[in-house]
Amino acid sequence: MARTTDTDLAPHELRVLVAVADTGGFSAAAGTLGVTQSAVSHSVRGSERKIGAVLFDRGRTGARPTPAGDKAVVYARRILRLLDILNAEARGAARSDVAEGPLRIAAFRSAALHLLPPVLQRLRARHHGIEPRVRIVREVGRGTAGEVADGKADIAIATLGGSAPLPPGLIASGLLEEPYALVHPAGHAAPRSLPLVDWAENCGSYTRDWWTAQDWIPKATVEAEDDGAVLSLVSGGHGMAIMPALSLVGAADSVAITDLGLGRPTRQVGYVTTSELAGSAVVRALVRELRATVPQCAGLLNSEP
Amino acid sequence: MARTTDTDLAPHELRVLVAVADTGGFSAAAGTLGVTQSAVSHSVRGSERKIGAVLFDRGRTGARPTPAGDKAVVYARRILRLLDILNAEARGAARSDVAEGPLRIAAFRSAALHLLPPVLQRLRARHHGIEPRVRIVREVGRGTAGEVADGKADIAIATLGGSAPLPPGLIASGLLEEPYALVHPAGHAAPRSLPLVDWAENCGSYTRDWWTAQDWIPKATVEAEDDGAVLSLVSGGHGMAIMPALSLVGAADSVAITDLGLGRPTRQVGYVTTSELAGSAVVRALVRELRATVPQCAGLLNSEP
DNA sequence: ACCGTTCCATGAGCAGTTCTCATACCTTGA
DNA sequence: TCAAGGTATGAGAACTGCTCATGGAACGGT
Repeated sequence: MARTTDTDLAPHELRVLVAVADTGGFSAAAGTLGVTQSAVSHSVRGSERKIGAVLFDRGRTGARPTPAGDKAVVYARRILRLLDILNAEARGAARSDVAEGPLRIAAFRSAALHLLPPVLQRLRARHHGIEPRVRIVREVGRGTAGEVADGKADIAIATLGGSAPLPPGLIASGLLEEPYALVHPAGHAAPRSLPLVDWAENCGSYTRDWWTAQDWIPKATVEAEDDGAVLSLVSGGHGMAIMPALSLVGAADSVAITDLGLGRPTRQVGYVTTSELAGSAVVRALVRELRATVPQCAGLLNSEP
Repeated sequence: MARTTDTDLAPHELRVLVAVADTGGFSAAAGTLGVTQSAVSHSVRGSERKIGAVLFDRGRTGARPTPAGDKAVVYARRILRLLDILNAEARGAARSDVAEGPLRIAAFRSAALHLLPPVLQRLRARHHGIEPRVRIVREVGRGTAGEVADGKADIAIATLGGSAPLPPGLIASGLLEEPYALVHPAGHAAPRSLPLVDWAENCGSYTRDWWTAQDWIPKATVEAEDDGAVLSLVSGGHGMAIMPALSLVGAADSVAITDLGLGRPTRQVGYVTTSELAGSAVVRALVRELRATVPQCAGLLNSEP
């Protein structure tokens, strides 16, 4: 009696796993999925039986993934995404060069605000069926690339060459070398006397070398929430900062931007995706537009007034 | 009435698509799947309805994938493989550093015969649950890397840097630089008078530069089936050949191998996989063994007697 | 032109699976 | 001890996918 054990998880089972991981509980997951808590319980139990391992630790506070569950959820996200892509690609295969379907982009704040808009405008103009969705992710911890690694995004706009090595299974490519510039309140008599404003996301490693080569160091350091807050503090006369050019696009007149010259620090900005998705039409379309549009941005960044 | 159309293909539907593409017909696919032709027909029709595109052109001779079907099948293979990986990884997540499950390797002939055996021996010794399956693929056309691109293999041993660019969505890494050597019948009085034996798989581009730099060219060229046949022809005194070192491992005493010196042609041998699979435990385990074992091989290759 | 073969398509009915509903169980905090 | 979160479980309804039986279309040999 060879019980023909079907060991593969069906898409709806994968969706349940992801929902439970996202919501942190069976009941909550059931809510977002529009089914009964009972269905979720049955489904998870079924998945666990198929896999042969406990995927969630159930407790009074909800359900937490076990190590096995963590892995399963990451793969579940990727598989579900690939199923989407299969649909979109097969549908669009007839009319070639037409991409369609959703495209989940993770970007750090300044990229989402100042780099992506023109790119997405061109993208949508060229590919009518594409639905880009940008999510702003702070470039701390595993950063935007982590979203791709976890299957939560298809492509990330990230700072490359940072301390953390690229997670296994991802590919990256550079788009532009973004210079840092000194920004301080316009018309301030002694900008060097102001405290330096910094923020968590601004990985110090990019500017550290530059600072050690300087013959002066700022008197104090103030921590702000994000680059927007930094700019606002500087604009209010409360400090000066070393900021990447993208964060300075469209800065108010009340701040003065000083190019730091040849030895200025820079950071590499690029994109990160998985090789599976790199072959998909939607991701390829975005990369094409990024490569076509970003260089023009770069020109503006280097020649600030 | 928003008919909540489930648009995702279930694993068994994906398997049907792959089987139809592999066998070239609904009936044959039904046979290999152990189900009825009717079930296949219903399943394919259902998949086509979900996707919204015709996936196979049906004819009296069987069924051929449409362009949309081609894409769908490629993704189907990858998704099915990821489902396997999900199982294996989640199952093995508890006991870390233990890889288990099948590992499909595509390799060209000489690599499968002379490079992989010691690697796989160590791999199996270290990871008891792993099940490597080597398939020999001729390195012509899209070659071994094409197997990975099509989802038919998890990792390929391939010659890198060839004419064809890496298909999108794959990653590659070099393992060794394999030198070519001159091989001719042992004790032959005038080896240069013999015809040159070549074979389709031996991409001429690797040796072409070297030939143009020589002050003599062979009198004639003979085409053989594969490198084994070439070696056998040479061994029989019917010609001489320029062959990569891997093909010469364990050659009989009846052939003489002459190192071509510093200007000798070489080819890059490496592995190709997808980034999705690069993160999996089984592929990582194999790559680790490849990197540990191959350099020892390389030492032997460069110092032939 | 006929007939036989070899494909795929289709409809009805059965079987297995996955939902819902109702309820039981466990733990925590008041 | 009770109320309020959470999950587990069993029985039946709804659904899905499979098989069986049959039909239609194209090709090739005679």
